[in-house]
Amino acid sequence: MEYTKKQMTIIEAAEKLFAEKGFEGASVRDIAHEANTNVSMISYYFGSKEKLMEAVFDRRMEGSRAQLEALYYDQSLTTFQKIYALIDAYVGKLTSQPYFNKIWMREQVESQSCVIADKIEGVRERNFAVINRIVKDGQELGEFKHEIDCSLMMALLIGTTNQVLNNAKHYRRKHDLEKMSDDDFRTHLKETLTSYLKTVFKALLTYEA
Amino acid sequence: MEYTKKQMTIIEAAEKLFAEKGFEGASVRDIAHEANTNVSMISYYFGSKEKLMEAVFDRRMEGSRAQLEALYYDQSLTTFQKIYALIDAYVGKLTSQPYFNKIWMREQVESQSCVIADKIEGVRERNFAVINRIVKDGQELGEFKHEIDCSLMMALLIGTTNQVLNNAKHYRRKHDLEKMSDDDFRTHLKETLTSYLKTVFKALLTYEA
DNA sequence: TTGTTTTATTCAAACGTTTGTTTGAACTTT
DNA sequence: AAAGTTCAAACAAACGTTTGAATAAAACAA
Repeated sequence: MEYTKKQMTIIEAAEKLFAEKGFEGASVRDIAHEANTNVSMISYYFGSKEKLMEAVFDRRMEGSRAQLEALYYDQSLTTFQKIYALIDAYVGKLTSQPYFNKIWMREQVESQSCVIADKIEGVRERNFAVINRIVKDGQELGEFKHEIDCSLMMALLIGTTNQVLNNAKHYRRKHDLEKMSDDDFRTHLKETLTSYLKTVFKALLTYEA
Repeated sequence: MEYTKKQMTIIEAAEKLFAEKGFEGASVRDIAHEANTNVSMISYYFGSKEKLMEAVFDRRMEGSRAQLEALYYDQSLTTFQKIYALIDAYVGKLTSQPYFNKIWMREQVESQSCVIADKIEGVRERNFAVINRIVKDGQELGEFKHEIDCSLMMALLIGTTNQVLNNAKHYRRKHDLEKMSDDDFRTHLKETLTSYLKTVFKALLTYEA
């Protein structure tokens, strides 16, 4: 374990407040209070507020690379199943990390910190590479059509998912799901969105306009 | 004209800096400097930094409601053409207002200000209402299929467009368009995205899974 | 037109808070 | 005894906003 319990408490408090108020909006005093600790502990353990943000990012990003690689090399899955598994993985990850998802959205708009921007760029690059290889495989096997823009397809996957999750309230109201419990609604939204995206992707990968 | 030249200069400087640094990240001194004026003019003309942000929003939102209504009532368009026109309008608006688009993205994640959150909610509500009516019309005419989720379709439109525009650099690199001029690239991206979304929407509206 | 009064704008300076970070002594754990 | 941790207090810098005097513009009476 890289971080102690105390450090993880601070990281989680920071994640929550960065998500709710933004990097500039959340003060180190807010974060320390949320983590039930002293202000100076942030500098003591992480060096600075910005380094703390980097720790928040690193914590959520480790492992996702290996997971993606494993998916690509999984022999038991067809190319179509790999794409579907990719959708499941994305929606699952964004759903299970709502705070971090908000931070990511905010920072990708225009990141102040070059370090963070580079991390985001790295993840984008790796994701694209995997999608690209899966799609190419599928095309060579004759399962997918020829004209597929992986950049736009990836943007559709991430953009739609984020938009839905950030406007979950709107969706809930429009579908009269307000009596449903929060947990049930989250599960329902996740399943609906996943199957929606799979339908869209099937069309994108096979339907000749 | 509601605002004087001087006030518009401040609003535009604010729009730029709020987009680049976020609401908390951009100081009133930054904004005043960008607008070549004194710090106190912001309080003098707008009352506060937050009211200035509201002015930035109001300026970009007026007129969009009427435009959307006009589109719906346009008798010369088929329902399909209306959907396509909607896509054109969206992509066009988001492309032509890159600064405001970034602000919108940031604020919709979790707006600090209730006033801004209400403005965003209002726009979402109106957009949804128009899409919903167009889709219902198309279904009654037998042009669209029955099972269409307007919430998800709207999320796909807005989410994908924003994701593409915010990652335009990535798209440009992946498609080897870096020798193209900025203007040409913008036009190219806009056209590619528009036609991509139209294809997706055609599938969403007619393709039975 | 004239001079005068009123209103609107501009600006440097200052206001009181809050910001991220550091300090140095006290306290725990090795 | 040594190293690691905690905390209230203090640090300078930056924050949004206000002030009050100086200037410009507009309105008005002669």
